[in-house]
Amino acid sequence: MELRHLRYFVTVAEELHFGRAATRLSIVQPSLSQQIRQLEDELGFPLFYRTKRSVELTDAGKVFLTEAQHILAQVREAKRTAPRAYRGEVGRLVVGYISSSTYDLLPMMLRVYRERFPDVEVALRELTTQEQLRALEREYIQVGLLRLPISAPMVNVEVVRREPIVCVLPEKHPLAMRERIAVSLLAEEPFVLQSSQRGGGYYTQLMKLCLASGFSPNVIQEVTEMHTIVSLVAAGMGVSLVPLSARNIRSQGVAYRELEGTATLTEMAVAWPRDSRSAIVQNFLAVAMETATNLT
Amino acid sequence: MELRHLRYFVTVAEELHFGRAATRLSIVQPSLSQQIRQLEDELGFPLFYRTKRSVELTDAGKVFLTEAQHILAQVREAKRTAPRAYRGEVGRLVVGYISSSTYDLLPMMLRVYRERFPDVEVALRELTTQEQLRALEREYIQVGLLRLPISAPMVNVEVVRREPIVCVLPEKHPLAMRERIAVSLLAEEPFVLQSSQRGGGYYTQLMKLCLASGFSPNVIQEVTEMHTIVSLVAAGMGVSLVPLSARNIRSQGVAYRELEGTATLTEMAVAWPRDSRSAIVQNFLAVAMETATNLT
DNA sequence: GAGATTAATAGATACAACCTATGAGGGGAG
DNA sequence: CTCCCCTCATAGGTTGTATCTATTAATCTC
Repeated sequence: MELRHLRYFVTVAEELHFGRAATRLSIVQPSLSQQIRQLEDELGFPLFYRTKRSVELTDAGKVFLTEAQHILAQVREAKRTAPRAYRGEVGRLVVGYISSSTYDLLPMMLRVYRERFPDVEVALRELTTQEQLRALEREYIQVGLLRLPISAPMVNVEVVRREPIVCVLPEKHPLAMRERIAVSLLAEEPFVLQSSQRGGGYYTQLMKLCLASGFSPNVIQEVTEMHTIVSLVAAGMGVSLVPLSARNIRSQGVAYRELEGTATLTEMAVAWPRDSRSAIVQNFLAVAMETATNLT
Repeated sequence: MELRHLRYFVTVAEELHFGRAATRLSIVQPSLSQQIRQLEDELGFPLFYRTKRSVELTDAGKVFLTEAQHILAQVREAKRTAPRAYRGEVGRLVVGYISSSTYDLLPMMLRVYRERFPDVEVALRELTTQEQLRALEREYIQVGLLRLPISAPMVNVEVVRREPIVCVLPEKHPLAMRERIAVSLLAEEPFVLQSSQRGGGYYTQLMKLCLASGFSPNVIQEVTEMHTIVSLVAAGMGVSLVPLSARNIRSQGVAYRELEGTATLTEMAVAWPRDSRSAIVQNFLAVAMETATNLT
């Protein structure tokens, strides 16, 4: 059985006339008769009652007609949606993201993306930067929103936000009186930091920053979420170094202060597999870049 | 595009290997490559990323794969259900029936039929005998349960119940004391009958019965439903002549009495279009006959 | 670098879809 | 009743194309 048989059958069923149906199909009547006969032979029962002058659907023919129409409709549908999939307009996109992107970056990107590509099913996975790199490699996610620096040769990145690292400390803390804080002043302070196992390059970056000022931070608590850091700082447990955008976390009793000297920057980036030829990913990246430029 | 293309595509997508896929399809690899290429040309975009050593689905290919699998599944489904339709096991059956068949005949038939043919959608239409004849002709219904006699050359009938006509009268009525009643005794009684417009042969049959006893019934009320007749008789409005099975209508204050002399019989029958080649109808008729014989 | 593996290309072949010509049955007009 | 037209089926030839065989090109492995 081929689609040709179904197309022919449906046309004959609509016309109830082999001659007219053949004309509509741009073939001659005997060819049509032959093909219908072939279909009936394969199915094992007649689809039409034929007299020498008229054609009528059998009961089984009526049932098969609705089936055939369904199938042909689905073929048309497939032919229509497949090119849209090729253009990245339909399909599924799994996005990995770090929690600190949820304050503005991720929502902004998603809002535009979903508006522009409403037929792409977007799935979200909250993952650390390191986890995202593994996930990209294993194709658990197709694109990631993470914090640089990373080292992963099979992953391309594009920076979408560049921001200074600032000090967050309790409002009542003596150092909070200063407008800018030298890193070296934090040498004796208790630190609340993101877990070294989870964070990757960012954790290392902070370590280097402290070591450059001659000390290794006294980490008294490791946590997994940025807003937990801020909460603990608000509770007076210690101080921390966080990206400027953490200021979006409005918490009573904390102060954010710039660091003295040349600002140390931290970068958030979109990442995707280097060999990705996915139009869906390309479309998302385009939206991400656009969002990034609109931000600055 | 033909189903062949879809079958080939799905196989390649499953194997991700042209050679193995070709083997599974019992063709040679170049033929397969050519057909896939043809499909891609028609769709306007590649379904696979090919290197010289490996094959991988594109994003659009993945979308098209699920579509193709759907289509092929539906084809299999059609091939499976169509023969069942041919055997009358799936489809739709519209049954016409007179209200007096609802007491036992219709439910008994339907119970067996639905049990035996659960995938046939049964629709019911309550219609008078005359309406059923028109409906059969116009194919509004495929089979009817009606009361004989009828005159309709294009309709076949088979009797499913034969029962005597009895007199129904108020319990307190003087004639109710008799065990059997001569029709002639009813000459002066007020009659409650089914509407002459609605009833066909049955109405005529009653007229003949009365005329044979030398009178024309004094019809004081025409109604449409058998149980309304019984209710009105119970209320003392008059008497009537009804099929014996009307006794199933349990109503306070009425008595049923046989008629004197040779019992006049009334017949209920299944009716179907003479030229019906519908397996569904044939199956229903078989069940109806079976039910009929079990009744006697 | 040689051999094995895999997909594409080229050309030949065979099958089947399609064509033309014709037949058979049936209905309607005269 | 006869004739003609309409409709679908059959027969046989033609053409298109799916398939085959043979080969090439590229890549991986040993």
